[in-house]
Amino acid sequence: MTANTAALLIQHYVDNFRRLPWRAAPGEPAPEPYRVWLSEVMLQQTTVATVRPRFERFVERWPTIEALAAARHEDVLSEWAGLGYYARARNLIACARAVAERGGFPSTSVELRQLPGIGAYTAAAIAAIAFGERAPAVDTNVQRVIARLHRLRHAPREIIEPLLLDMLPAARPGDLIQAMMDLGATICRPRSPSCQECPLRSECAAFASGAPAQFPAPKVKRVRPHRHAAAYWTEWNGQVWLVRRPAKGLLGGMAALPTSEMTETPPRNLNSIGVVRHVFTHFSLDLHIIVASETVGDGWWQPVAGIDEAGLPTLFRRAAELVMSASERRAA
DNA sequence: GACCCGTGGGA
DNA sequence: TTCCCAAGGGT
Repeated sequence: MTANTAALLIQHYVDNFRRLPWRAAPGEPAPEPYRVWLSEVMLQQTTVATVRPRFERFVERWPTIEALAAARHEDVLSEWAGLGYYARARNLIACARAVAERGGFPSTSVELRQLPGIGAYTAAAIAAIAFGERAPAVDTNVQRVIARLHRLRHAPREIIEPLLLDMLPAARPGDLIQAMMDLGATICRPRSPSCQECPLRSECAAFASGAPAQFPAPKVKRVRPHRHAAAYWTEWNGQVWLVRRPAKGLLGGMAALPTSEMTETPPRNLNSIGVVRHVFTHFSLDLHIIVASETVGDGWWQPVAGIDEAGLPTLFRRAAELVMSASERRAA
């Protein structure tokens, strides 16, 4: 069953090939490890539509691992601004410097796994796609597709990996993995999969069950608390005071407006000019924007006209937009 | 294993 | 509007 399933999947991949900036078509030489690595890190929990333009800008600015390794920390974080999960950017720099130091990427999943920001999935994906190793790269797409093929409600990686390994061909195993991720993204979707279009329909136990979307079982969701904080906008001579956040934690290492401590209840007696409501992974935040006359903490003056170059994460970019639209209204 | 860590888009 | 969730990794 598995050999036939793999053949059907590869055929569908070839017939419906989507060209992406980091991908080689079947038959073409494997893409450079640098591009595979960078795209895989960017794609962690992030959609292809979001990543594509950001990937292009990134490789244009830093075409090689050596160039990236030599880049300034702040420049890389600034280029990453808006992509989220900023620990990825911090680990990206550490990884680039380690790889440049050793003279290139290691070629096995075991060695790749040792590098910062490269976990089990990413190590296997790079090894399979860039180096042709039969490494079972299990992401949520692969997990879902295989869980459905085998009608598994519970599908931990220890179960999925050997099932995927059985399907991986010796030649270009990366194509099979990318084929399965494409299938998961376009046909074997989490909700309302379009089984009538699926080349694996006749091989799929979940389809045969009549309720394919029930496999695997949905993740349990947790309640998301709501919090409040204040952010301070201090403007002088056409410039605004920015700070760099602590290296770890929320928005770690990123440029930002100075902020108060977070609280569970709204701040009282605050003369805020507006509120930015923002949703993070594990809590939502009301950021109350306060125009202040004195600077807070260590930082620098950023020209307001050049605020886009500051590399603000989305929360603070929205705060800046709020202030500027408010001042435009006052001027009008 | 639990928790932390962003953001944007689709249904 | 609300909810889901996307090529996960670190601690």
